[in-house]
Amino acid sequence: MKFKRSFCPITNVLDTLGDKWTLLVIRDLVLGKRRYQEFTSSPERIASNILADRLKKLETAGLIARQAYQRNPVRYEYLLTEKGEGLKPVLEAIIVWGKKHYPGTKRFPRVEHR
Amino acid sequence: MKFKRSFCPITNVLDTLGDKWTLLVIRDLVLGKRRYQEFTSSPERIASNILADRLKKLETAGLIARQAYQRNPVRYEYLLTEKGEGLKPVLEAIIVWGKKHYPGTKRFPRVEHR
DNA sequence: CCTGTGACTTGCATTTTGAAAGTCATTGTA
DNA sequence: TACAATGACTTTCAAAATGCAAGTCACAGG
Repeated sequence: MKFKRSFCPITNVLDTLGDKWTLLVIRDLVLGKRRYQEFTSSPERIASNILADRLKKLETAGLIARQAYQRNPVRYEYLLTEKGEGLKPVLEAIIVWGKKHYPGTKRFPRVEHR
Repeated sequence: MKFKRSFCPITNVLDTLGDKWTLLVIRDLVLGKRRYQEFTSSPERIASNILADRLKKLETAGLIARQAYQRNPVRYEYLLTEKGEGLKPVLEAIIVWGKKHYPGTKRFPRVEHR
């Protein structure tokens, strides 16, 4: 294997998830969101170009899969892969620490579909 | 409470830790590193100005404390606060996921002192 | 006086981010 | 038949963050 910065697992995770937006997209997916506009309508208001970029990178990294849900015109939605689902414990640990140290923060509720 | 982006705990954690370097500084501290040059000599080669910036922000956020270890001339070292120590489970979860999905990565060993 | 050490700071070019507006195919509405 | 709306993006461009190299500052030891 050839690593970009080092063979530290944390470093390599940060190379794909280390920014202010990527994990929020994962969070939205975990909460049940699937479509472009659902992500852009989250309260953090991710910019459209940033979202497109992150979705592309997450797909390349194998954390999400893009899938058409209709034709004419074709429209896509995004789903977590098993690898992506595996991040749940990381999100959990972050939520536990975050709720403790940022009083007033609260876990977001799952979103319903259709 | 007034939150920058939203009241989501994950979001607020990302506002302080969401970049490619901050968590690596925390990692080094957890491994036992304390001094400026110890951080700059980690294999990821953090730039000196970035390190200074992150140390300042981590201190402001209450995750680390700066402490003089000698005078004439005065020299400083950094230590994790209890709040900072609380991040260990987050690092653990990241390491578990990272080792699984980036084959060849390995947890770094603790460093010795003096 | 001269060199070294440790913890930074400065200057500047490159890269990334963010806000707003635009594109494109197709469908529903007047 | 035109027109607005929908959904998933792309483009433009200014502003902020990053990265590299070099410089600073206080003192210690030779």
